[in-house]
Amino acid sequence: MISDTLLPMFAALADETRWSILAALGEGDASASALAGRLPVSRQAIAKHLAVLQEVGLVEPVRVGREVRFRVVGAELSATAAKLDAIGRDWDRRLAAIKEIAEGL
Amino acid sequence: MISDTLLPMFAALADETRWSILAALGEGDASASALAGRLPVSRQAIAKHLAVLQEVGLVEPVRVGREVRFRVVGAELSATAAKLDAIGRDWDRRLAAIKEIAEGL
DNA sequence: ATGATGTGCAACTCTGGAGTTGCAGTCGGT
DNA sequence: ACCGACTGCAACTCCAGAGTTGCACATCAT
Repeated sequence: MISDTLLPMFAALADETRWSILAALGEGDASASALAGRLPVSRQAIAKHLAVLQEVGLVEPVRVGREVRFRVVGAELSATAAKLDAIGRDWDRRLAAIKEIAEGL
Repeated sequence: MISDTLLPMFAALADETRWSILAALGEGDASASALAGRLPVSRQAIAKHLAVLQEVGLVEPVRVGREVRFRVVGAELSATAAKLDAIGRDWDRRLAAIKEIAEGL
């Protein structure tokens, strides 16, 4: 029964356009309109992506006057990484245990 | 420009049924038919999911007589975790650097 | 040899989500 | 006050993928 924060996180990360947005934001905060200038998609599409990213905590809105700039946040990504690593190690640990039994240790 | 192995990996992980399969396999190797007995989906659906999981290296087929059992593999998951953590730390490092400049250090 | 079980392939339906356009509202600058 | 730029909401199209059914093939046991 997988943590229910993981699934939306992976869904958010399973889109190339969103990675483009994250990459762009990685070089500096930007608004949806600014991003629409750099990427080959409409502003509204980007706004939707930003909403998805914000929902899972990968991005954070910062009001600057009348525009809304977004900033990437690494915390959730690192937290997700920790969970993934734990699961992966868990699987391999089971395999190692079985292997030891099979080898008569 | 995100690594092109990450996107398929996240796509694979962004499905609840596949996590159910992975969880089931986490308790022991099993064939598609065996999994179809435990999960509320057809064998063919499970076979497709297993193909996706195998494609990204999360699962490994093992022929046992006429049946094909699948085994979970943690290596790719841990490798993905490492990449995610690196990216997350990179983002936060940039933020920390900006903050230091803003504080005049 | 034959029936039963397990696998593989193909065609089909259907829903979610990515992207679009259009319009209304809001705020800053001159 | 007015104009331009930025945001937000809604309705629409379109396609990838999750799931199904049906059938053909392979393999083990009796």
